[in-house]
Amino acid sequence: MPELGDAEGFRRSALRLAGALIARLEVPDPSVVRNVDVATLQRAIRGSVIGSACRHGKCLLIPVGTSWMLLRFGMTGSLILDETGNVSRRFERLSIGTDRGWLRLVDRRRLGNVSLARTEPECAELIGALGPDALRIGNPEFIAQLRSSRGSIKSAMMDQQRIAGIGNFGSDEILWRARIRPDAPAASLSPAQWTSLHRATRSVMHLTARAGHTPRGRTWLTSVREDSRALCPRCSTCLCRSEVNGRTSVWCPECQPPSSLATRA
DNA sequence: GAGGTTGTTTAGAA
DNA sequence: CTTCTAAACAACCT
Repeated sequence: MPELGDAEGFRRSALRLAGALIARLEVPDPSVVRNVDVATLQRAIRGSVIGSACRHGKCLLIPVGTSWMLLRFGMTGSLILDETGNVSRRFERLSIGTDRGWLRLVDRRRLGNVSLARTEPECAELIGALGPDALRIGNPEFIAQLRSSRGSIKSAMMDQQRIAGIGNFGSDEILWRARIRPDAPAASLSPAQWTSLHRATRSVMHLTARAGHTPRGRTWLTSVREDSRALCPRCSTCLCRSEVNGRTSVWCPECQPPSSLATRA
């Protein structure tokens, strides 16, 4: 599930419990707790009040008392608000119980994890070298972060140290809208292509963030990418698949012409 | 049964 | 130094 839009949806779930008092922490799978042991985490957060969650890229930061919990979701993680106790507990890894309900980290493949930061520097360290958030980045910085890459534009876009929040589906969606091939060298983009790439990024990030997940509507590449014989939702040409950076890319040979043939952008 | 998967980290090669 | 590759993590789906 999780790219930026999904993480934004999880943030809104966490926001519903802002101000709630943490009564208990249940950790059915202790291996998801990354940098401290479960007892330490329990000691740090029990009796604390949940603050307003922030998101940076695909990463969720929940203030708890004077500390922060940092959640990463991997490929299959999600954060579920459970106010009624009726939510499925399958693949539940960690649950925060409050006076107003539960926040449950559910993660089938267990590639997600949770860390605890007790100080601001510790927090900064955990977020690490993440680049600016893809939803908020402005045009000059967007270009500056990507243009210096010597590899393909898609690799650069998915590099969380350059820009945080864009994943495999998101980058394909953006490149398709901007009419740029995923394997185009970042250094080869024209000024017009940079403009349309940033515009497409903003639009895709805004729409996914608003939805809280990647939309699957008729005008989205995401809606058809899993079908190996899918046609381009825009021009009905048979979509191409290739590997960029070890991940499957889906693109339209008609809408996304080779850079030498790019007329405008 | 085989192959694929919205992420990240690591080691090693180019 | 930068970039790319493969593997590992794990468990499901087609």
